[in-house]
Amino acid sequence: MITKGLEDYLEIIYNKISSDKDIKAVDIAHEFNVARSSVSEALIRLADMNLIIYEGRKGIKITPEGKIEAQKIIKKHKILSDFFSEILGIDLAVSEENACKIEHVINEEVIEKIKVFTDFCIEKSINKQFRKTNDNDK
Amino acid sequence: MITKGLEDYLEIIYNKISSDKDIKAVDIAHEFNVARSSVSEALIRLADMNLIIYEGRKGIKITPEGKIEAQKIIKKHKILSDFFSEILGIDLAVSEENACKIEHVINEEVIEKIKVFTDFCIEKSINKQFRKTNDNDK
DNA sequence: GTCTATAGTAAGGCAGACCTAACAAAATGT
DNA sequence: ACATTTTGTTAGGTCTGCCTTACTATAGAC
Repeated sequence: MITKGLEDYLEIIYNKISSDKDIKAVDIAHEFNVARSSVSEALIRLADMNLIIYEGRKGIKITPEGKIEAQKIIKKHKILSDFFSEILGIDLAVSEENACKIEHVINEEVIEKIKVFTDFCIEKSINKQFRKTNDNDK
Repeated sequence: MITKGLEDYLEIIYNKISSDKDIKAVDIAHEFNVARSSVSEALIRLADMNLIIYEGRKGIKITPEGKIEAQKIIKKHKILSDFFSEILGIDLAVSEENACKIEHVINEEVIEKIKVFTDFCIEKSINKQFRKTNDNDK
Protein backbone atom coordinates (compact mmCIF):
# COMPACT_ATOMS: atom_id res chain seq x y z
CA MET A 1 0.00 0.00 0.00
CA ILE A 2 1.05 3.55 -0.70
CA THR A 3 1.85 5.50 2.44
CA LYS A 4 1.25 9.16 3.24
CA GLY A 5 4.88 9.91 2.70
CA LEU A 6 4.95 8.30 -0.71
CA GLU A 7 1.75 10.08 -1.65
CA ASP A 8 3.49 13.38 -1.05
CA TYR A 9 6.39 12.40 -3.25
CA LEU A 10 4.13 11.16 -6.01
CA GLU A 11 2.05 14.31 -5.86
CA ILE A 12 4.96 16.63 -6.34
CA ILE A 13 6.37 14.50 -9.14
CA TYR A 14 3.07 14.59 -10.96
CA ASN A 15 2.68 18.32 -10.49
CA LYS A 16 6.14 19.13 -11.73
CA ILE A 17 5.95 16.78 -14.67
CA SER A 18 2.55 18.03 -15.82
CA SER A 19 3.34 21.69 -15.31
CA ASP A 20 6.81 22.23 -16.60
CA LYS A 21 9.70 20.00 -17.23
CA ASP A 22 11.78 17.39 -15.49
CA ILE A 23 12.14 16.93 -11.80
CA LYS A 24 15.27 15.80 -10.03
CA ALA A 25 15.54 14.02 -6.73
CA VAL A 26 17.46 16.94 -5.34
CA ASP A 27 14.58 19.32 -6.10
CA ILE A 28 12.24 17.14 -4.10
CA ALA A 29 14.73 17.12 -1.26
CA HIS A 30 14.70 20.91 -1.22
CA GLU A 31 10.96 21.15 -1.53
CA PHE A 32 10.34 18.84 1.40
CA ASN A 33 13.41 19.80 3.35
CA VAL A 34 14.66 16.26 3.63
CA ALA A 35 18.00 14.66 2.88
CA ARG A 36 18.78 13.53 -0.66
CA SER A 37 19.13 10.01 0.63
CA SER A 38 15.57 10.03 1.93
CA VAL A 39 14.29 11.04 -1.48
CA SER A 40 16.41 8.38 -3.09
CA GLU A 41 14.82 5.68 -0.94
CA ALA A 42 11.34 6.97 -1.55
CA LEU A 43 11.82 7.08 -5.33
CA ILE A 44 13.10 3.54 -5.33
CA ARG A 45 10.02 2.46 -3.43
CA LEU A 46 7.68 4.31 -5.79
CA ALA A 47 9.44 2.63 -8.69
CA ASP A 48 9.06 -0.76 -6.99
CA MET A 49 5.35 -0.08 -6.80
CA ASN A 50 5.26 0.76 -10.49
CA LEU A 51 4.08 4.29 -9.89
CA ILE A 52 7.12 5.94 -11.42
CA ILE A 53 10.03 5.02 -13.65
CA TYR A 54 13.18 6.12 -11.95
CA GLU A 55 16.59 5.91 -13.52
CA GLY A 56 18.75 8.10 -11.32
CA ARG A 57 20.13 11.07 -13.17
CA LYS A 58 18.29 10.08 -16.32
CA GLY A 59 15.15 11.44 -14.73
CA ILE A 60 11.84 10.57 -13.21
CA LYS A 61 8.84 9.56 -15.27
CA ILE A 62 5.37 8.76 -14.07
CA THR A 63 3.57 5.57 -15.11
CA PRO A 64 -0.13 5.47 -16.01
CA GLU A 65 -0.82 3.85 -12.64
CA GLY A 66 1.15 6.57 -10.93
CA LYS A 67 -0.77 9.20 -12.80
CA ILE A 68 -4.09 7.80 -11.64
CA GLU A 69 -2.87 7.61 -8.08
CA ALA A 70 -1.50 11.15 -8.20
CA GLN A 71 -4.68 12.54 -9.69
CA LYS A 72 -6.73 11.09 -6.87
CA ILE A 73 -4.57 12.85 -4.31
CA ILE A 74 -4.49 16.10 -6.23
CA LYS A 75 -8.24 16.09 -6.57
CA LYS A 76 -8.59 15.83 -2.81
CA HIS A 77 -6.01 18.51 -2.36
CA LYS A 78 -7.81 20.92 -4.64
CA ILE A 79 -11.21 20.34 -3.08
CA LEU A 80 -9.83 21.01 0.39
CA SER A 81 -7.76 23.98 -0.58
CA ASP A 82 -10.66 25.56 -2.47
CA PHE A 83 -12.98 25.07 0.44
CA PHE A 84 -10.53 26.61 2.88
CA SER A 85 -9.62 29.58 0.77
CA GLU A 86 -12.81 30.33 -1.15
CA ILE A 87 -15.41 29.50 1.44
CA LEU A 88 -13.70 29.95 4.76
CA GLY A 89 -11.54 32.80 3.49
CA ILE A 90 -8.29 31.37 4.74
CA ASP A 91 -5.19 32.58 2.99
CA LEU A 92 -3.80 30.45 0.25
CA ALA A 93 -0.58 29.37 1.92
CA VAL A 94 -2.40 28.13 5.02
CA SER A 95 -5.09 26.50 2.90
CA GLU A 96 -2.48 24.65 0.90
CA GLU A 97 -0.54 23.59 3.95
CA ASN A 98 -3.61 22.11 5.61
CA ALA A 99 -4.87 20.51 2.42
CA CYS A 100 -1.50 18.79 2.12
CA LYS A 101 -1.91 17.10 5.43
CA ILE A 102 -5.62 16.35 5.35
CA GLU A 103 -5.66 14.90 1.84
CA HIS A 104 -3.89 11.80 3.13
CA VAL A 105 -6.39 10.96 5.82
CA ILE A 106 -9.82 12.11 4.67
CA ASN A 107 -12.14 9.63 3.01
CA GLU A 108 -13.96 9.70 -0.30
CA GLU A 109 -17.42 10.34 1.02
CA VAL A 110 -16.40 13.40 3.00
CA ILE A 111 -14.34 14.82 0.18
CA GLU A 112 -17.21 14.47 -2.26
CA LYS A 113 -19.57 16.21 0.13
CA ILE A 114 -17.12 19.05 0.63
CA LYS A 115 -16.94 19.50 -3.11
CA VAL A 116 -20.69 19.59 -3.57
CA PHE A 117 -21.02 21.90 -0.60
CA THR A 118 -18.36 24.27 -1.88
CA ASP A 119 -20.15 24.54 -5.23
CA PHE A 120 -23.41 25.12 -3.42
CA CYS A 121 -21.90 27.90 -1.32
CA ILE A 122 -20.46 29.65 -4.33
CA GLU A 123 -23.71 29.38 -6.25
CA LYS A 124 -25.66 30.87 -3.36
CA SER A 125 -22.93 33.42 -2.59
CA ILE A 126 -22.73 32.04 0.92
CA ASN A 127 -18.99 32.61 0.93
CA LYS A 128 -19.44 36.35 0.36
CA GLN A 129 -22.14 36.51 2.98
CA PHE A 130 -19.91 34.67 5.44
CA ARG A 131 -16.95 36.93 4.89
CA LYS A 132 -19.06 39.99 5.44
CA THR A 133 -20.30 38.67 8.78
CA ASN A 134 -16.82 37.63 9.66
CA ASP A 135 -15.32 41.04 8.88
CA ASN A 136 -17.92 42.85 10.93
CA ASP A 137 -17.06 40.74 13.93
CA LYS A 138 -13.50 41.95 13.97
CA MET B 1 6.52 16.51 21.28
CA ILE B 2 3.33 14.54 21.44
CA THR B 3 2.75 12.37 18.40
CA LYS B 4 -0.52 11.55 16.60
CA GLY B 5 -0.54 8.13 18.14
CA LEU B 6 -0.11 9.45 21.65
CA GLU B 7 -2.79 12.05 21.04
CA ASP B 8 -5.22 9.25 20.31
CA TYR B 9 -4.33 7.45 23.50
CA LEU B 10 -4.59 10.61 25.56
CA GLU B 11 -7.93 11.47 24.01
CA ILE B 12 -9.53 8.17 24.89
CA ILE B 13 -8.11 8.29 28.41
CA TYR B 14 -9.56 11.73 28.95
CA ASN B 15 -12.92 10.76 27.54
CA LYS B 16 -13.24 7.65 29.64
CA ILE B 17 -12.05 9.34 32.79
CA SER B 18 -14.37 12.32 32.45
CA SER B 19 -17.39 10.30 31.41
CA ASP B 20 -17.46 7.26 33.62
CA LYS B 21 -14.91 5.54 35.69
CA ASP B 22 -11.47 4.03 35.40
CA ILE B 23 -9.81 2.94 32.25
CA LYS B 24 -7.45 0.01 31.93
CA ALA B 25 -4.72 -0.52 29.41
CA VAL B 26 -6.50 -3.57 28.13
CA ASP B 27 -9.61 -1.52 27.32
CA ILE B 28 -7.55 0.79 25.19
CA ALA B 29 -6.04 -2.20 23.44
CA HIS B 30 -9.53 -3.42 22.55
CA GLU B 31 -10.74 0.01 21.50
CA PHE B 32 -7.85 0.56 19.12
CA ASN B 33 -7.38 -3.06 18.19
CA VAL B 34 -3.74 -3.11 19.16
CA ALA B 35 -1.74 -5.46 21.34
CA ARG B 36 -1.62 -4.88 25.10
CA SER B 37 2.11 -4.37 24.85
CA SER B 38 1.66 -1.51 22.43
CA VAL B 39 -0.64 0.24 24.86
CA SER B 40 1.79 -0.42 27.65
CA GLU B 41 4.58 1.32 25.76
CA ALA B 42 2.37 4.25 24.85
CA LEU B 43 1.20 4.75 28.42
CA ILE B 44 4.76 4.73 29.68
CA ARG B 45 5.62 7.38 27.15
CA LEU B 46 2.63 9.51 28.09
CA ALA B 47 3.66 9.19 31.73
CA ASP B 48 7.22 10.20 30.82
CA MET B 49 5.78 13.32 29.26
CA ASN B 50 3.81 14.05 32.41
CA LEU B 51 0.50 13.84 30.67
CA ILE B 52 -0.79 10.92 32.70
CA ILE B 53 0.06 9.13 35.92
CA TYR B 54 0.34 5.48 35.17
CA GLU B 55 0.84 2.83 37.80
CA GLY B 56 0.04 -0.38 36.02
CA ARG B 57 -2.93 -2.14 37.54
CA LYS B 58 -3.49 0.67 39.98
CA GLY B 59 -4.95 2.68 37.18
CA ILE B 60 -4.46 5.57 34.85
CA LYS B 61 -4.90 9.16 35.99
CA ILE B 62 -4.62 12.28 33.90
CA THR B 63 -2.44 15.20 34.97
CA PRO B 64 -3.53 18.84 34.60
CA GLU B 65 -1.14 19.15 31.65
CA GLY B 66 -2.63 16.04 30.14
CA LYS B 67 -6.11 17.41 30.60
CA ILE B 68 -5.24 20.61 28.75
CA GLU B 69 -3.64 18.66 25.93
CA ALA B 70 -6.61 16.31 25.69
CA GLN B 71 -9.12 19.14 25.68
CA LYS B 72 -7.37 20.77 22.78
CA ILE B 73 -7.65 17.60 20.73
CA ILE B 74 -11.23 16.97 21.76
CA LYS B 75 -12.21 20.48 20.83
CA LYS B 76 -10.83 19.98 17.34
CA HIS B 77 -12.55 16.65 17.14
CA LYS B 78 -15.92 18.08 18.05
CA ILE B 79 -15.67 21.01 15.65
CA LEU B 80 -14.82 18.69 12.79
CA SER B 81 -17.39 16.08 13.62
CA ASP B 82 -20.12 18.71 14.00
CA PHE B 83 -19.26 20.28 10.70
CA PHE B 84 -19.30 16.96 8.90
CA SER B 85 -22.52 15.69 10.41
CA GLU B 86 -24.56 18.84 10.93
CA ILE B 87 -23.55 20.86 7.90
CA LEU B 88 -22.49 18.34 5.32
CA GLY B 89 -25.02 15.77 6.50
CA ILE B 90 -22.56 12.94 6.77
CA ASP B 91 -23.53 10.14 9.10
CA LEU B 92 -22.14 10.20 12.58
CA ALA B 93 -19.87 7.19 12.37
CA VAL B 94 -18.14 8.48 9.25
CA SER B 95 -17.95 11.99 10.70
CA GLU B 96 -16.30 10.66 13.83
CA GLU B 97 -13.90 8.49 11.92
CA ASN B 98 -12.71 11.36 9.77
CA ALA B 99 -12.58 13.82 12.66
CA CYS B 100 -10.31 11.33 14.47
CA LYS B 101 -7.79 11.44 11.71
CA ILE B 102 -7.98 15.09 10.74
CA GLU B 103 -7.82 16.45 14.30
CA HIS B 104 -4.14 15.49 14.45
CA VAL B 105 -3.08 17.39 11.38
CA ILE B 106 -5.29 20.46 11.03
CA ASN B 107 -4.10 23.77 12.38
CA GLU B 108 -5.65 26.22 14.82
CA GLU B 109 -6.61 28.87 12.31
CA VAL B 110 -8.53 26.50 10.09
CA ILE B 111 -10.27 24.83 12.99
CA GLU B 112 -11.41 28.17 14.36
CA LYS B 113 -12.76 29.21 10.98
CA ILE B 114 -14.64 25.94 10.63
CA LYS B 115 -16.23 26.53 13.99
CA VAL B 116 -17.35 30.06 13.15
CA PHE B 117 -18.56 28.90 9.79
CA THR B 118 -20.54 26.02 11.25
CA ASP B 119 -22.29 28.39 13.64
CA PHE B 120 -22.98 30.77 10.79
CA CYS B 121 -24.49 27.98 8.68
CA ILE B 122 -26.74 26.83 11.49
CA GLU B 123 -27.87 30.37 12.24
CA LYS B 124 -28.74 30.98 8.59
CA SER B 125 -30.18 27.49 8.15
CA ILE B 126 -27.73 26.88 5.37
CA ASN B 127 -27.39 23.28 6.44
CA LYS B 128 -31.12 22.63 5.89
CA GLN B 129 -31.01 24.43 2.59
CA PHE B 130 -28.02 22.37 1.52
CA ARG B 131 -29.57 19.07 2.43
CA LYS B 132 -32.70 19.90 0.49
CA THR B 133 -30.69 20.65 -2.63
CA ASN B 134 -28.65 17.57 -2.06
CA ASP B 135 -31.69 15.31 -1.70
CA ASN B 136 -33.26 16.63 -4.87
CA ASP B 137 -30.15 15.78 -6.80
CA LYS B 138 -30.40 12.13 -6.00
C1' DG C 1 -6.30 -21.36 49.96
C1' DT C 2 -5.41 -22.79 45.39
C1' DC C 3 -5.85 -22.32 40.65
C1' DT C 4 -7.06 -20.20 36.49
C1' DA C 5 -8.04 -16.29 33.78
C1' DT C 6 -6.85 -11.60 33.16
C1' DA C 7 -3.74 -7.66 33.01
C1' DG C 8 0.54 -5.87 32.37
C1' DT C 9 5.67 -6.07 31.14
C1' DA C 10 9.87 -7.45 28.80
C1' DA C 11 12.37 -8.91 24.92
C1' DG C 12 13.10 -9.11 20.30
C1' DG C 13 11.42 -7.94 15.62
C1' DC C 14 9.65 -5.27 11.60
C1' DA C 15 8.47 -1.26 8.61
C1' DG C 16 8.31 3.62 7.52
C1' DA C 17 10.46 7.83 7.41
C1' DC C 18 13.98 10.21 8.56
C1' DC C 19 19.15 11.30 9.52
C1' DT C 20 24.58 11.75 8.70
C1' DA C 21 28.83 10.52 6.55
C1' DA C 22 31.33 8.70 2.94
C1' DC C 23 31.66 7.83 -1.66
C1' DA C 24 30.89 7.54 -6.92
C1' DA C 25 29.63 9.52 -11.07
C1' DA C 26 28.26 13.11 -13.88
C1' DA C 27 27.88 18.03 -15.14
C1' DT C 28 30.03 22.50 -15.12
C1' DG C 29 33.47 26.22 -14.94
C1' DT C 30 37.57 27.95 -16.48
C1' DA D 1 41.34 18.70 -19.98
C1' DC D 2 41.06 19.10 -15.15
C1' DA D 3 39.15 20.59 -10.93
C1' DT D 4 35.10 21.53 -8.60
C1' DT D 5 30.54 21.33 -7.76
C1' DT D 6 26.28 18.85 -7.92
C1' DT D 7 23.63 14.75 -7.78
C1' DG D 8 22.64 10.32 -6.38
C1' DT D 9 23.66 5.98 -3.65
C1' DT D 10 25.23 3.18 0.27
C1' DA D 11 25.84 2.11 4.84
C1' DG D 12 24.71 2.55 9.33
C1' DG D 13 21.67 4.79 12.83
C1' DT D 14 17.44 6.77 15.20
C1' DC D 15 12.57 7.03 16.43
C1' DT D 16 7.72 5.77 16.31
C1' DG D 17 4.34 2.49 16.33
C1' DC D 18 3.22 -1.72 15.80
C1' DC D 19 3.77 -6.99 16.34
C1' DT D 20 4.46 -11.83 18.82
C1' DT D 21 5.97 -14.69 22.44
C1' DA D 22 6.94 -15.53 26.91
C1' DC D 23 6.82 -14.22 31.43
C1' DT D 24 4.92 -12.22 36.03
C1' DA D 25 1.61 -10.58 39.13
C1' DT D 26 -2.96 -10.19 40.61
C1' DA D 27 -8.02 -10.82 41.06
C1' DG D 28 -11.76 -13.89 41.14
C1' DA D 29 -13.87 -18.50 41.08
C1' DC D 30 -14.44 -22.40 43.56
